[in-house]
Amino acid sequence: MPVVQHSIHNSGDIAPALLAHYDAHARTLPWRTPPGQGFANPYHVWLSEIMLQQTTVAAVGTYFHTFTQIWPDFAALAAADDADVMAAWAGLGYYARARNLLKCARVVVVEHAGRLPETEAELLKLPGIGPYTAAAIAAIAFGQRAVVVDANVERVVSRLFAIAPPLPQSKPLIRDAMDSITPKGRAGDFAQAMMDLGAGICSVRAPSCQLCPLAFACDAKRLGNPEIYPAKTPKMAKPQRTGTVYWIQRDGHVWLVRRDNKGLLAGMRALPDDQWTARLDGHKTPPVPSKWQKLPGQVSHVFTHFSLLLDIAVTAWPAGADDLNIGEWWPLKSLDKAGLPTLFRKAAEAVMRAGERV
DNA sequence: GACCCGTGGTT
DNA sequence: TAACCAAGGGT
Repeated sequence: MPVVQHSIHNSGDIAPALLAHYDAHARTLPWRTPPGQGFANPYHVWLSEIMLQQTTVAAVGTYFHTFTQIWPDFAALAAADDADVMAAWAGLGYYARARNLLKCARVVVVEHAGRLPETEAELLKLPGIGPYTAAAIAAIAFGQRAVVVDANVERVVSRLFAIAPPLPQSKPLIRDAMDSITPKGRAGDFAQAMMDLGAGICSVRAPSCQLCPLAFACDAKRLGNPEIYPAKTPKMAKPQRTGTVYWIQRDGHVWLVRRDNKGLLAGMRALPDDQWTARLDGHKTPPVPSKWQKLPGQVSHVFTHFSLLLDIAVTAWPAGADDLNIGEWWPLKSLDKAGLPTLFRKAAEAVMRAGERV
């Protein structure tokens, strides 16, 4: 028995109505097979699901294309250089996903003969695959019945059943309700149909109930206030931090370092900094003594849990002088290939703009 | 369970 | 514009 009692209409009516709508209106996406044409390539399903974690379809598009061109299968990706993969991921965010992507590909090749396991429980053991992704891959790539719950499903289901408690408290209720409406057959299409519905019709602020194939069964619509679901517990305000990055230039090259493998922007190529963090401002001490010049203005950047105002200090390193400690001279002409996270790319652009005015 | 982890689009 | 949000996972 579902925990949530649905009123008036039978929960069994929901899946057929949604699947019929999906057959006619499914989005065409690079990693998706049209409804009724078999299952999609598991490598494509897995890669897209990792990229889509907390990331919009539009942002993923070009990255998915690039990755499948360079690394067309698990074997190719498992054999890739870590630095190449991290650089290819640069700009997409949540860089732990890229490290886990590589780990996962190598586990699949070494321990599973280059093929993904097909059960939710086995998938869940792999790096970077959590409850959502395990269920999504099992259903979409392998046709298994799995209860797939992402942010779209949370919104659609909380409205269908008018689930009042706020997230994340309501997660178990929502999962049980999703379980109660997930069909035995076509669980993958059903999951994707729910996500399409959430991404389009059942939108966050102004749901288009007139177009919704589930309006007949929706408690929130019946109550007249679908937009209030799901309620959420308020989030803490982001702290504002300040920090500095240091631009050391010599003979058409800039000095880049590699960040620690833990914490913010872990493992990514970067400009040297004054050790600002989410909790503390930078100490404004340059990495090496030199004649530093501060660029006018600041670069602003917003991370998940704090905002940063960044100063940029510039110096020219004498030709012929000793190299710096740990890092590499990177040619300015190919700076776009360095795989810099967006924050450092913004800083580099600010330096270039300042240089044009000189 | 709380906290950490990016980025770009939308309103 | 500031706030909210997205096919969440790891620790």
